[in-house]
Amino acid sequence: MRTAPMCFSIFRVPRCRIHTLTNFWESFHSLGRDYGNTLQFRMLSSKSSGIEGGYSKRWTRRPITTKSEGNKTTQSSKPSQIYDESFNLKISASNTVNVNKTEINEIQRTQCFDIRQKIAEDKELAKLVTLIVFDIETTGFSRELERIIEIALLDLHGGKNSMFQTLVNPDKYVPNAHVHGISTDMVCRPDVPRMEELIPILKQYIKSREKPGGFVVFVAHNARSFDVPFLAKEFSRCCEKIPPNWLFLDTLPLAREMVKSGGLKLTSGLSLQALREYYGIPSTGSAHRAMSDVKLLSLILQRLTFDLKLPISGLVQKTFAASDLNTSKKKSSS
DNA sequence: GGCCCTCTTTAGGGCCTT
Repeated sequence: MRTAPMCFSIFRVPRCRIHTLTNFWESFHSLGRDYGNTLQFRMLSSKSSGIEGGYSKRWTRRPITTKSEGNKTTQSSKPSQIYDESFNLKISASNTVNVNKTEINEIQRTQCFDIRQKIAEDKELAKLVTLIVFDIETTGFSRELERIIEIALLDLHGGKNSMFQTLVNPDKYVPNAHVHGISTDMVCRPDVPRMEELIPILKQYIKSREKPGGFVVFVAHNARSFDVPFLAKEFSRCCEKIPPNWLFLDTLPLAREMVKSGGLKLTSGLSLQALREYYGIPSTGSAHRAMSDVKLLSLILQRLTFDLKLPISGLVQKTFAASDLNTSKKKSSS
C-alpha cells in the first residue's frame, strides 16, 4: 500500500527562547567559517533551544491549527484575513474599493520600498526579519504553461516546524520526471493538495513564523527570473495575492557580485551545483528535489553573506517584492 | 524570462531556473 506523499505537518509551536538577531546572524555565519567539508545544517534547523528568535521583546509564535490530511483541509482562520493582518495594513474597505488593480500594486510596491528604506535608516528593524530559504520543482520552465509540483521551505531561525515541504497536484502530465524524479503518478492523486488548497495553508505557516509586525524574506537561487514569477503566477491563478510583507532575495546576483569582486573564481558557471562544488559542500539527497536544494542553498547563502560581509540589513536592501516584477514587466512591454 | 557581458547600446549570445 502506498502512502500519501504529502510531507508537511503543522502542529502547535512552543514559546520561543529569546535571542538577539545579531546572535543568530553571527551563529549563522560562524557555520560558514567552521563547517569546512562537513554539513552542519542541523544547527540551522536546531531544536528550540538552539538558534532561535532575534527579537527585542518576548513573543510567542502563533499556533497553527490548520491540518491537511490527504484531500481534507481545514482552516482556523479566513484566508482573506491573513492578507491584511500580516502587514498591519490600515487600508479601509472604502479605499480598496476605490482603487484599481494598478494602484493597489503601486501601493504595495511603495510600501515594500519604504520597508527597505526604513531598515537602511534603522537597523533595529532588521530584527523583524524572518529568513526563509525556499525552492520549487515544476513541470517545466514556462510559468504560463507549466505548474508547480513541489514546494520546500526552511526557516533559518530553526526550531520546531522550521521545515515545510509538500508535493503539489498539478492536474497535468509531468513530462520532466527524469529531472527531479517526481512522476505524474506521484502528484496526480486525490491526496496531494492542489495549489488552491495549499496557498491558504502556506500563508498560515508563514504567518506562524513571522515576528509580530515583521516581514519575511524568501531566498531562492534565480528567484527573480524563475521561482518568484512562477509562484506569483500560481497565486494569480488561484485569485490569491502574495502578502505585501513577503520580500524575495535572489542568490544568483550575490554569486555574481562575489565573482565581480574577485572573491569567487568559478569556471563552471554559477549554478547551485557549481557553487556547491566550489565551496566543497558534500552532495546529499537528490539534486533537483526541493528540500535537498533548500538545504544546499542555506549553506551557500551563509558562505556568500559571510564572504560579502552582508548583515541582514544589507541583505534586505537587495530584496525585491513580487509587485516589483509586475512593474518591470509593464516597463519592458511598453 | 530576466539578467549580464561584450566582439554592445540601432544586439545578441549565454547562463540560470525545471
